[in-house]
Amino acid sequence: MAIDQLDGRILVLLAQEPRIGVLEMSRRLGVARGTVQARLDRLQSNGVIQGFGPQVDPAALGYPVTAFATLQIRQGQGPDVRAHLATVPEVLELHTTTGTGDMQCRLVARSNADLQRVIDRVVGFDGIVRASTAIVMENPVPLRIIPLVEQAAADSERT
Amino acid sequence: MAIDQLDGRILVLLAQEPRIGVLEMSRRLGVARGTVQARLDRLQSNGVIQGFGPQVDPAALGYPVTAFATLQIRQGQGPDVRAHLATVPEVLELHTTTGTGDMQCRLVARSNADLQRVIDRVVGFDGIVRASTAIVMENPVPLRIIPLVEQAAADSERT
DNA sequence: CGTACAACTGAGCATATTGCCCAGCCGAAA
DNA sequence: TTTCGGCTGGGCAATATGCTCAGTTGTACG
Repeated sequence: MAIDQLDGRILVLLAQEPRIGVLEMSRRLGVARGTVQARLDRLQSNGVIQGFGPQVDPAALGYPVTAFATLQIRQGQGPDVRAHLATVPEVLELHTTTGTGDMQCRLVARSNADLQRVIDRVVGFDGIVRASTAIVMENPVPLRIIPLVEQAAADSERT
Repeated sequence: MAIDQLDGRILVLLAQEPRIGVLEMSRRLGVARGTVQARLDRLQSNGVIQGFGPQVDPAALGYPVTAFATLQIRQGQGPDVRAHLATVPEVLELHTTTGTGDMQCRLVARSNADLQRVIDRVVGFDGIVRASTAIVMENPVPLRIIPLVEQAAADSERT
């Protein structure tokens, strides 16, 4: 599902001014409204655009502390651990990774002290053998996608 | 900036049906349109809602492989390394964390083989002493915020 | 107990956008 | 040469938006 330049420009525009609307978009891109609409529909059914959910800042919600935890799981306990972690609101994300049957998760907390509570809740579960935590100090590159979109658009064009 | 129940319901609604519009929202929530509009404005200027950017799936863009890299930086090279990583499109996110002056970043690649190229590009920089990579196999809990929003809304109400 | 203030309601209005339709045009593939 | 998918540019009714305003709550505070 490669994307072309126009798709790329649509995505970039949408990222810069999300509330822009199809009509204004078509004006800025210099194409017909129907075209933009068709592209958007395609991007969404393609799964390239998963949605337009609001991006909520945990810090503004009172959870300014972010941490990454690496978990070591007891053999066969994977599914249980996943289910457990899914019930903890402060677990924002969970991945299983290569390595020693490991998992990696992103946590938030109200304070460093509160982080202890969260970690206790996370690791206070039978299948978890060991956990190591790294607290995030800075976030020089916040989650971004535009450079990759531009890369993908350029690549597809180079054909 | 605590949020109340109504804010919470707005955020949840918005997360479930992002394209919903203020009017329809006010109908579903049973409040006046102006109220929803005021709340939304407040949530945005609060910074609770950072935006409504499109959520783009790297996999659909041709980058199905995700990995986390932990980097060890040479003293004083932090800023240079950050600037370097910011230029790599495949670096989706970068954090500095506690530990041995470490950084943690999220990478994507077109394939496992391509991941090698990305890693080479990432670590092929002078200030980086050591790097270890974990490839993501599964993502049992994709990045989510709703449970935390509900938690925060409930907390604020319990006053 | 009374007052002042902030928030919500319900309504109206002009303007802009949406979703949907169509006919015509063009370039690429068969 | 024919066919077909994608783009254009236009029109239409229905709907949403941004804005304003007066009246009503609810609550904190003197």
